[in-house]
Amino acid sequence: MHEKERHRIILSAVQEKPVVTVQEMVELTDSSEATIRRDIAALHVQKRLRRVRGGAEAISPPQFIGLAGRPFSVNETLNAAQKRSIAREAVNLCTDGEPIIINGGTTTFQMVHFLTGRRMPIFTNSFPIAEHLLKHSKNTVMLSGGTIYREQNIILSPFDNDVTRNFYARRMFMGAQGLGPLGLMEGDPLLIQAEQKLIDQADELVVLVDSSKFRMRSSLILCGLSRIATVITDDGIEDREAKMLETAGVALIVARKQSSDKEESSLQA
Amino acid sequence: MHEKERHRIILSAVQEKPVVTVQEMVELTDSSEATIRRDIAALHVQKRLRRVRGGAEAISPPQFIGLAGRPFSVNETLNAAQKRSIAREAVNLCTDGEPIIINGGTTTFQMVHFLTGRRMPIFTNSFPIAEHLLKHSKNTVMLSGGTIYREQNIILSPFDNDVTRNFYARRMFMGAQGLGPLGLMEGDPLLIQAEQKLIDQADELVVLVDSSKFRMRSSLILCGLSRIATVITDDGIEDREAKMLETAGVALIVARKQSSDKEESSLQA
DNA sequence: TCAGAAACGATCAACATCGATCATATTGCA
DNA sequence: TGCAATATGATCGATGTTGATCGTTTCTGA
Repeated sequence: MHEKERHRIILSAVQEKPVVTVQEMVELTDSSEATIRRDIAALHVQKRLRRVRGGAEAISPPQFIGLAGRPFSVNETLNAAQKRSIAREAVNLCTDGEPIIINGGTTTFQMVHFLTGRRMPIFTNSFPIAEHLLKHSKNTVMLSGGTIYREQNIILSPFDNDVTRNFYARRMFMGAQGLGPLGLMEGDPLLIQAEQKLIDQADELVVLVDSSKFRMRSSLILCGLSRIATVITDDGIEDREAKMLETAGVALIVARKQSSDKEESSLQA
Repeated sequence: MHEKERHRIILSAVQEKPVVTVQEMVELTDSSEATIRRDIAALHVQKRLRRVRGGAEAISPPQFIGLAGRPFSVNETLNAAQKRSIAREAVNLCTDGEPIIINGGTTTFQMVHFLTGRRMPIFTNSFPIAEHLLKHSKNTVMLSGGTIYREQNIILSPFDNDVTRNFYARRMFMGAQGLGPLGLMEGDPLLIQAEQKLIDQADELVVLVDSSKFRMRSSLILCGLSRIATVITDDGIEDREAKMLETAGVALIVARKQSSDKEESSLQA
């Protein structure tokens, strides 16, 4: 077996499990301990894995996966105050007892803080949102079934015939990566898929985007502006952008930045 | 067992409940007290947990009372040692890469600790199991969709056409409230419903019950003995009960109770 | 307050892992 | 083919890890 091939096998093994022993790699590659040790040493200096006594481990997760996936939690703190005021306006649209759908995302996640005192049927495809509502509220929580994607922090099923089809709500809340004349844009194909599953289960689509999203563009278009009932954003929105929404018949809510937002201690997702 | 793997298991256990004793960790990892103490000391200086007399606790402040609702958590500590040994045997049946189904329950929940180092597709209807696996393992986690029932800590949909129907596994693991000549018994109609949804998605049914369950009776019968492939229990099982399983063609695995030496020596008092 | 029990830390022998070295096998190239 | 360069596998002493023991400290209940 060639050196490169062993390296490939070793790296693959290390990705699969948190820690792989020298013995396991010997069995996998059918080579000797000495060779495996040399390989580990080489890959270690290349920083392709971390060497530990008895074997090797993946370099990527220095610790365990945080309470939320990494891409989620880094995004989490970004513009948290703005996102929070936007989320507050979103929850203000809701009436107790009226079912809603919340699509996963960092902005929509902020809604959970204002939902703690509510009692509503809430359907979501976001594991962190479900977790938080379950622990800190008395709302009825409903979850879509499927595989949990760690990076996006959503639950998605490749099948159409899941429980999602049986839930109806007046409003669905969602974020987006961009919002332009062509409509709602998303960057991740997986997210598009998840959103398309939910989008038809509600009458009104409420989009939560901070004003920077009006200048963001992305390759994947989820739906046109006409499909959107309401947009909630912050006061950074420009007149031109507000006009665009108005002509498309989209209601606009501008959340004023509240200084009292700091009182909510920054909870982890 | 390797150091990293022990650390994973220890940290996994510490997350599950506020404080974990050295003895419990010895049982979980099958290593000596001395080793566990060294591990705790190491993890303590790494600030990955806090060391306390008698064991260790999570570093993060009491967080919140676990999502494990009250009925869950009180049951949780009951016969924890037995449940853990049973759960260990259950995980020992599994092969990496082979998909499994885990039905919700306090006994099956114990499996998560032994699954931390694994890499398998795992389907479950239990929110706590999904949550723990998501945070402390690299397994692919799949969740059934529906309403989250707080008391039973399971996710259940009133509809038949959910993602569950599309998942297949060689083995399904489940607990029960009772196990008698008539078959598997459960107390809660909701649990029966959840279990019936899953039971046909796997070839082999593996039942995890501590030996006291052989003397429990309940009003609701889930399935007959013939449907069960394997029963895992502790050494409190009586010959008569073992015979019953044998004649029904059910494989029996008796998990050895660990630290039994001590208990025997305390019996002579 | 005291005695017994449990938990702890230190120590040491047994064991596993590691790194260095050298002999052998494989590869690349003329 | 022959030779040099490199990769591989085996050996062995060095080092790290584990589990048992024992004396000390801390906790608990009478």
